[in-house]
Amino acid sequence: MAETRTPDSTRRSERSRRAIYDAALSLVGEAGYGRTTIEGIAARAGVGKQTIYRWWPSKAEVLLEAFLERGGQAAESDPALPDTGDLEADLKQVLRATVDELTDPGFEIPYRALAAEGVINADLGAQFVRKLLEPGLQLYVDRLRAARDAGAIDPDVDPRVAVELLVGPLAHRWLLRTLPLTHAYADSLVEYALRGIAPR
Amino acid sequence: MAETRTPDSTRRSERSRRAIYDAALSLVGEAGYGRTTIEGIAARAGVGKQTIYRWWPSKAEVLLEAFLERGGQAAESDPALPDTGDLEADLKQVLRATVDELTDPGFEIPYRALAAEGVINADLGAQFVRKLLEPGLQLYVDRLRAARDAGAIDPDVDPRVAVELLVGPLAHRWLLRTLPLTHAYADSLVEYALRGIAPR
Amino acid sequence: MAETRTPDSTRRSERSRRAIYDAALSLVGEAGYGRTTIEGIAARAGVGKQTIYRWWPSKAEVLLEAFLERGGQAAESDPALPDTGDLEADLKQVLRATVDELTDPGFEIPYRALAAEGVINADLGAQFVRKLLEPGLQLYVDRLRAARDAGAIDPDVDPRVAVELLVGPLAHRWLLRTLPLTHAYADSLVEYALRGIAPR
Amino acid sequence: MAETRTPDSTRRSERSRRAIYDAALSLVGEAGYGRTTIEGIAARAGVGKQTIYRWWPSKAEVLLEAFLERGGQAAESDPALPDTGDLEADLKQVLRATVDELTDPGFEIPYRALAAEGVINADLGAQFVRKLLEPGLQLYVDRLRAARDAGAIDPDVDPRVAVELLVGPLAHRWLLRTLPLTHAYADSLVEYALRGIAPR
DNA sequence: GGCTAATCGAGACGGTACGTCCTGTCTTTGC
DNA sequence: GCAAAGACAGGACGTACCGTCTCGATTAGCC
Repeated sequence: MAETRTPDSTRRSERSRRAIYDAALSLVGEAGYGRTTIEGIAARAGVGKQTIYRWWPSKAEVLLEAFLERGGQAAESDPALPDTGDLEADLKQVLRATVDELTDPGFEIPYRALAAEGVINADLGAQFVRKLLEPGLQLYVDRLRAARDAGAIDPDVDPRVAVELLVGPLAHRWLLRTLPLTHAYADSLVEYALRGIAPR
Repeated sequence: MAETRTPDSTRRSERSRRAIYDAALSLVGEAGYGRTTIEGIAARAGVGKQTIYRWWPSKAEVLLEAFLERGGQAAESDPALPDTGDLEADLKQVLRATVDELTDPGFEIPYRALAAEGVINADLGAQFVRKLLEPGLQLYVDRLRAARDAGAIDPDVDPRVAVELLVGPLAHRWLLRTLPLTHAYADSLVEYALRGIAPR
Repeated sequence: MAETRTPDSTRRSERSRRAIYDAALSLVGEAGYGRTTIEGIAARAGVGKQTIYRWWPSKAEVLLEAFLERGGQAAESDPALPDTGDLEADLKQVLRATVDELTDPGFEIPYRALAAEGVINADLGAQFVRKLLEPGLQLYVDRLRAARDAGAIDPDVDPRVAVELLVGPLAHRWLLRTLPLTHAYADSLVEYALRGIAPR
Repeated sequence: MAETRTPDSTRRSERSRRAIYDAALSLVGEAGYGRTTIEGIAARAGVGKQTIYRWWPSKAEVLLEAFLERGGQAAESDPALPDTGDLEADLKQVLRATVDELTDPGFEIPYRALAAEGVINADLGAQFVRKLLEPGLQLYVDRLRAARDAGAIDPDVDPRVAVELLVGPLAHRWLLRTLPLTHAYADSLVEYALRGIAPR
């Protein structure tokens, strides 16, 4: 049986790890995902190619980890959606913030690169969803469950499906660029969705 | 001024064009988009590489046209959504059919490849939307407008946004593989969406 | 039996023929033999590629004919070596003229191209020798035979070999660029050669 | 400033170097210089194309080095012309040996290829002369200088020019294939040349 | 002076090779 | 034993030409 060479992570160079993340994110931002190469990342990071191949299985995973490392703080800094008691206002605020984030250049390009890779590559896609997407969606689920318990929405509605009513159309516009992604659109989605899941 | 070499399309070989479509679709299905190469397509089609580079600017556009050529008939064969008078039943039927199509292997891989490329490449994405996606969405818009005129839905609702309430969550599940894409899910979407846009 | 398609030379376009010669010679002069292409010749001559392929079997033969057409006049204009009675003076004059010709840019590049091609390709080499080289050498042979009849050189000497004593070293320096090709060198060759073949 | 990529020659693969020489020589011998390709050499040598492009600037230089590596031993094995005291006999023996070598198939094709390339390409020609031709010619020069010191030839004669009287005509016949290259011709050349440079 | 057949300019075609870029592996040298 | 460096076998890239082929549009030579 082929023994997978497992490098000793205690001796890993922290300096190189960070340099690789920086190089990967900046290169993807400058040249796009397709034109970003392992060799290019290694060169910009001042690192041997083998150091990348030793610790990551693919270009996509380097980028995913780089993104988690950089974007992770933002997600962790605000661990819950606001709960002012006004569900509609709360959701509009958060959905508008999501719109702003998705249209923020610097965030958009690598995020698109990861999403696109995940569309094709099921493995990477699963990681993308689990590590990047789900934590954010879970906040919505929690907020909606609270709203259901408070009688603000139909108790028969699956909160998870309700979340998708909100973010699905948003993601659709963003990923496929069908129509402009605006605050007004975010507001409309909240209104229609809340009517759709209101108590009968 | 740089004169763009424009080949004479009247002398184009129909035989080669079709062979390239076949080769491209079969290779993407067998090996995936990333492992499909222009060289491979040319070899399988029995065609010189230059014949591909002469007529298409990229691998993605070859695949897009191949898909349009092959998938086009299906779209044209059924130029309108059913209108039995029962909006909910009609939408459920069509959304279920969409679920079936999206989970049909053979359709799924090249369609994912195109969608992913369009997520990154705005140009290709625009073509993907215009040529492949919009014609289908327009059918929904037409059906919903008819329903609105018949008083079945709120006259203040933009039918286009209503369509996105239906297909957005569906696309989200399919693209990101968050949760299983089932007929039951399609039915739920129709129910919530119709409640969301019902006359007040 | 495969019938060789023999085009009808009575219908041949004289205009194209000349344009091809001009284009071939100028391109070889500008870019060198290796970088001169059939396609380039056709483009510069304003001629279809097939018109070249119809009348010539190879790039080398186009150039050979072009050279014959252009350089031919010079050869024909002076059909005999001078015979002032002073063999040494006559040979020195002619050999000096040959040196001048060989170092004339415009003549040199295509002539080198043809010679080099003839070194590798025996067929083309034979044509090069027969059509371009031999007519000139024959003049030397004639002059030396006259000298032998006049008792100026050893009657046992083969005039043809004597010619090679003169032009061989000259060609050697020119082809391989071992040392500078000067009038003084030409004079030395004549002196040594004449001593070598003098009557005993 | 453009930094020329200089590979580290201490890490060069000796195995690949030799395999490339073998492949280059055998392919030139089999298919001729024009039909020998870098790709073909790489394939036969079991080597990546880049390994050839990394170490040599052109096909001609690969062949030149291959020739030096293989033919070098022969040249080094016999570092001086024979000196039996009989100049004429010594020269005839060596010139006959040269005739034999030039007509040896296996030697002839790559040597012609190099010579022809050198005729067109001045750079390569200079290397060809310096590395392959001159060492051999120098042996002649040494032997003739010794003969001059011994009073066997005219002290005013430049030994270098004398050498060219011998090898120039030989090279002429070989390169241009004007007439057969025989031992008898070699003998004639020695006789005429020695008479031409004899002491007065 | 029309008819007709071959040549013409043009350029698409199936191919081959080019020289470059990158992949993922391996080896060397230094820390 | 990880790291930087980079040579290696391999393979795809996109380009340039090859020699063949198929198109109308001349254009010459015979009726």
